[in-house]
Amino acid sequence: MRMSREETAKTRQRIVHAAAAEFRKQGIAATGLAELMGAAGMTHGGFYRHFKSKNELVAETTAAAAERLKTSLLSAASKGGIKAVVERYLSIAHRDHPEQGCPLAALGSELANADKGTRHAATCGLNGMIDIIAGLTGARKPEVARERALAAVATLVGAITLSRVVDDPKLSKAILRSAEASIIS
Amino acid sequence: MRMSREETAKTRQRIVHAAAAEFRKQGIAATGLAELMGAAGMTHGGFYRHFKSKNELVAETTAAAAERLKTSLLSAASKGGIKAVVERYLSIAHRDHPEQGCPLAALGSELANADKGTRHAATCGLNGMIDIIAGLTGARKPEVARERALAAVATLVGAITLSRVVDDPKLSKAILRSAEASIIS
DNA sequence: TGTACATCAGTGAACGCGCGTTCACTGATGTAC
DNA sequence: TGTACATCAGTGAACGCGCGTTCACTGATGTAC
Repeated sequence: MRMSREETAKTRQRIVHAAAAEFRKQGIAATGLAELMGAAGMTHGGFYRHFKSKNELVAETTAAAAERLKTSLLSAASKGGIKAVVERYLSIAHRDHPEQGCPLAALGSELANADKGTRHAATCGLNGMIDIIAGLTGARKPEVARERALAAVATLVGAITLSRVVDDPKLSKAILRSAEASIIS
Repeated sequence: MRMSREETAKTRQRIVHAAAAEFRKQGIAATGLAELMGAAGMTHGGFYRHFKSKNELVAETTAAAAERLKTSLLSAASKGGIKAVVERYLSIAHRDHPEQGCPLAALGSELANADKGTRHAATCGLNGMIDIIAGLTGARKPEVARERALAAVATLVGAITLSRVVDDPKLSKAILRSAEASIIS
């Protein structure tokens, strides 16, 4: 049964939102469309009324997740500057909830093999993160700020990724704390 | 036709070697056993004479790749200390050849969702890297050396991962160079 | 050392399964008069 | 504003395909006497 334009737009949003969570939780390749549509409260057949392909959804999802992350980091920045941003990013909560967190950390190695559109969305998201952090470094020269921000983002993404891989809780925490100290100092 | 014990052992090694390359190049989920056995010069049916399951191979492959990386880093360390290690790890060659490189960078987000054995192998590999780098920091106190090494490894893994995700070659290079500067300084 | 037999590495067909995608169908929504 | 028709969001069955895994078969290797 046909839905109103408003309903249709909401449904699309629901699919992107569910996909953003499922992909970050389990990985892109490991998440099937049927499972994903189920999480959005529908059957799988309706998927292609909203997206041309799974790849198109992946790209859109990556962009949406990156946008959400930016918002979260900006809110932390306004409250407590770079310290708050780094602490939020390297928090245990972020480590334990990839489904709500940074797509670069949750999907990094899969994004490296993704298609053009997805890699472009990821690049834009990364540039957003870099700009936010560069603005908080306190460096006078913008080149220096950018250089520091690039290294900081690499450390942030690497630390969360590794803290999720490791099967030793102490090591996992130590990675986060050391990364935090190295960026903030 | 039955093979000699020596041949059998060689075949097993060939499978692990081929898998180590294919997994790092394309991802674990994206690499099928038939494809992988083809790369090792066999048909897929013989796989289960050597491994209980794909997961078992993944764990063994992760351990083998981590061991190879350690050897490579130790050789760089003996020639040029921490500077050489970081430069080799953050080289364009490493970025462009994941199939021969660090499994943590090539498979990071997939390893976070992997089974117990694989995560344990990854953790052991990571501990190896940490020990190598901690020994090169030049810090007097071992806690300080370890703390620095943890942050450095996060930066290394994050930088290579991001440099592979990004679709902008200039940004990709800038990530590697900034990470390098931040660790070596 | 030679022979007879058990073992088992590798082949290639087959298993059930879930994947991404397509399609006929439905009925409510949007549109044209 | 009311009516008739076209549109299309969502359902659920079906498509071909490749996945991980199993299996009967082969013939050379390893073993026991």
